[in-house]
Amino acid sequence: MNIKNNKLPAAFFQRDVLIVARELLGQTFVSRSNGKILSGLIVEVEAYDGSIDEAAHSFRGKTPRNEVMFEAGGLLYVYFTYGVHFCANIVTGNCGEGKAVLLRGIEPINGIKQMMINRFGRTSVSDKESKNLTNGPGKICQAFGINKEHNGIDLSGGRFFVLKNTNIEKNKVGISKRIGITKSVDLPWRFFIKNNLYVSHK
DNA sequence: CCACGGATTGGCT
DNA sequence: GCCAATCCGTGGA
Repeated sequence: MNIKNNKLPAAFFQRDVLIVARELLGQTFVSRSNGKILSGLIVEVEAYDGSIDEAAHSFRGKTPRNEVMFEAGGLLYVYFTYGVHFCANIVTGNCGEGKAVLLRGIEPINGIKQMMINRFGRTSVSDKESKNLTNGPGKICQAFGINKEHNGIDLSGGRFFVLKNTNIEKNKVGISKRIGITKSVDLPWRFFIKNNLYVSHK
């Protein structure tokens, strides 16, 4: 893993949210804390676009909660939901747009033992628990230790970042409606790697 | 000021 | 498959 040469720059994220969402599939999401690396392949994402999408937090304009979504692309937007879980997004596009990509599924690569501790409090887990490490937005945040302190953090820094890894072939990419929303439900803005074990909903 | 409900998860039926 | 958990941002009164 060559962090210096392969880190995706802000320019990658400062493009159309649907393009960024699609191209994030196959790239590596990384947390580096006290020299410890947690990483995984991005296998499922959803796009949110406040200009036309009622399901986006940014649809009704800037508020204290969603202001990070309106920054220029390349930041992490983290929010708390259902009184229980955090969800992590990558902000895309230009300043003022309010567009972001939700991370929904990650295939663990490095730091799997630590992810098991973060999720289950132990390093011995069942096969079912192993698949349940990072196959959902709340699970990703728990496994990677992402919380509200990380809202607005810059992915060009050293704490969280995305490495260029694999370009997924078009015929390996699935597209569907998004999960768990009640507005703008028909937009086909969910992208995932077909048949990957860490996609949240089959 | 207050009531509502949510970009979820896990446990139980 | 159904539903409780549990916080808090947001919008309407």
